[in-house]
Amino acid sequence: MPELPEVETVKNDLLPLVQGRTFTDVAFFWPKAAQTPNPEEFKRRLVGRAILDITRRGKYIIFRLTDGEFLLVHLRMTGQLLFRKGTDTPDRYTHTVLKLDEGHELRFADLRKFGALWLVRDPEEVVGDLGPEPFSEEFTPEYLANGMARRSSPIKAALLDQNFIAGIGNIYADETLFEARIHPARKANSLSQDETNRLYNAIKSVLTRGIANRGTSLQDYTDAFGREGHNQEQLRVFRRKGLPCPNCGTPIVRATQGGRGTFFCPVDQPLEE
DNA sequence: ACCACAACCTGGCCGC
DNA sequence: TGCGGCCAGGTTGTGG
Repeated sequence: MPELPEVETVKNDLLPLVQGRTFTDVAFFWPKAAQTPNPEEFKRRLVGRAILDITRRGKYIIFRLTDGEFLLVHLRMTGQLLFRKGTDTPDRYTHTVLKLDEGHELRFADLRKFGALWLVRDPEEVVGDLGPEPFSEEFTPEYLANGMARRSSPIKAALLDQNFIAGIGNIYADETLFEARIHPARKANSLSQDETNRLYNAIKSVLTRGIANRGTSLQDYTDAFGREGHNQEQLRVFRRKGLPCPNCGTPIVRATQGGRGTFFCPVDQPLEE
């Protein structure tokens, strides 16, 4: 699923529901989902701990627990973190159940089983290398310009590099580049000052819109209640091959870049440098 | 330091 | 209906 806006939505939904609640049990039906430690130790250290706070870092959800423990969750491609009552009907593809007090539970459902959980005493072990949050003070036009100037890779690869900027994935990369009118294959270090400024503004506005629309549901993404977001109705180019560009009407093109499907308008996002 | 690409998984869709 | 091939919001490791 989930890029920054989707993870932010799940985090915001969960916070008031689980803050103060205590974990009473854990069950891993797909043991590999426990990235660290192993399922046995995971259970021993998690049960009895209460949730103090939830934050988001990049595409990770971070639960701050009592006794100095932190639970981290990454949904990867198809993960869902659902807040349910134990008596609610089962959710397909649930491979981890985190039981909470008063019969509540967090269900981690994940068709492709790429998602993972960590239980650590220092979240930096997991998220320490991530680049700045797009909405942090650290993320300035200067930071973006300097980082781009040092990269010869395609601009889209730079946007997807989590150690450069945290939280942008394939959907929002394509949407950002369309909004900034920049071809995804342009070399990062070839951008003009004006293009870098457009890119900076586009990153923020595209992500802001994604959050306001509660995320993009194309296949598997849902919020913590199993509900879909609305941002898929607002997409300009992503998965819109052959459909008219909302700006000029030219059919949207699909290319492959870095093994990822990449959508853009060949007229509004020219490659000439 | 930079690609490209495979691997990790499962299911949906399209064409033959 | 069946089967093969391609596609999929991510990340990591390998090899050139």
